[in-house]
Amino acid sequence: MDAAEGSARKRETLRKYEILRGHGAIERVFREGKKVNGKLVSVFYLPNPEKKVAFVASRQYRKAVKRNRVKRLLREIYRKNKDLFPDGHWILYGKFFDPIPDYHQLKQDVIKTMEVFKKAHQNND
RNA sequence: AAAGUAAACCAGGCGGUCGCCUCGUCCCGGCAGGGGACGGGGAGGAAAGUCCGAACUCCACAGGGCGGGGUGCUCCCGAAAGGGGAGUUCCCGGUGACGGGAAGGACCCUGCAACAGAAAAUACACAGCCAGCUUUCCCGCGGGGAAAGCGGCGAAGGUGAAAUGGUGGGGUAAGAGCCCACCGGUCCGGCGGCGACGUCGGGCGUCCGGCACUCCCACCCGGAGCAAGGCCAAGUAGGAGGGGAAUCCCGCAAAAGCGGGAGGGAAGUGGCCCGCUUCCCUUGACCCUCGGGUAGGCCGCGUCAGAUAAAUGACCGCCUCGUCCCGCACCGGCGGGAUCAGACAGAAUUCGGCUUAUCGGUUUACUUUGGAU
RNA sequence: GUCCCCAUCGUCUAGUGGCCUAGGACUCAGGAUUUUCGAUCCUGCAACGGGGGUUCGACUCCCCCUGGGGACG
Repeated sequence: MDAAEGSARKRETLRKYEILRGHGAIERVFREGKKVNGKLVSVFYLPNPEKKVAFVASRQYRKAVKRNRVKRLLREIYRKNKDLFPDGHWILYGKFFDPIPDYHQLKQDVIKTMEVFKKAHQNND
């Protein structure tokens, strides 16, 4: 099921330098990036030669534990499905949902959202 | 056994696959915040709220006075704390184990007491009771009765949160600690206790109420806070507006100027004053506000977490712990099935506390009720 | 992260221990006026964020929660 399964066993790592960081860089993706809404997540994309990603959880999760949970799930999904994402700056935004969705629900939604994104992207080109 | 009270402790475990942060050693390297191997470490009892206290950093030192704030029964522990432990007196809740609260003072000064009530702090007036004396009136005439005044009386006047102590008795014209007993209060002494205080005996009829962010007393507190503070890189502007003095004297010198003193001004000591420090007084010093730029890195963050959109995770399987259901026994219990770790919750300078949130479990001590012996 | 503020009818607010059964303005509802609407007048509905404590008595004072908002290098 996972995207990496078929290809030659590439290691599914996600190192510190693959994380998008800095207030300015993230603000720019939010402001200038393309946005696609899913049911549980929103995806922001800004073209860039390097490939970096940030994970954000809605502030409507009032407790830090719940925001961490959502971000960890998103990180895991990204790590196992890096091939879905072309180069550029990405933000995966976990929308508020009660109760917190589990891993499989979130993964389905991310994959679906990326399909929508790819279609729109091709049409725009 | 059931229900409960208090204290202490725990906060699932094992395995598999894929991953994250950090430290040490070694290896590869195009030298980069790189890659790899092995080994060590990697969330909590509350990490939370930010309610106290400290370490640490900056304000030159943290000095004096006024103001302001905090705390307030006793003893011990503690660096300190609105902290902890053990106790004292009183109040409230509970059948009980126990739990929750309150407690510095009244000499003076500052203030408060709505409504009700005669009166809310000051000694009476008001209302009222009364043997006696004076005057007036009435009469069945006995000095009987009534009214006013003089005088005696003090808490008995439906209030109120609170009224100069309460209950009972004696006493009197009427009454009242006026007298007596008990209780309360206060003073003295003995005994117990380090002490708050307790207890026993005796004296005193009981002298001037209560409350406090604001009165008084004792003790404590300089201010800010790791976005403190220090370093590096990058980068714009050398901007606009405002505050504020723009003095004397002495010495050296030909003069420019230099030095010293007085005075004044600005800023800091984040409440004010003094004191102290720095600077300025013919140069554009110092300070404030606005505008513009950068929103990056390192240290702080060593002593076994140390990030910066922020690591300690994700998925799967099994096991017990629980929870629910069914059947048999119905006192403990036994068997089967289902569900499947399920509470509160995630370090950001670090400690000591407090408070708040919390599925449950274990141990010890104790309480109430029921059963058996 | 650290340090601070605020919470009263649907909205904006007054209230600094008792006169509060919480006042005012706008809104809303009903009535009067008007041929009708508007304007005007009259009447009415409607609130102290939650829980404890101090006090004879808390919107007010003190704690603890809850929900908003602000400042910083």
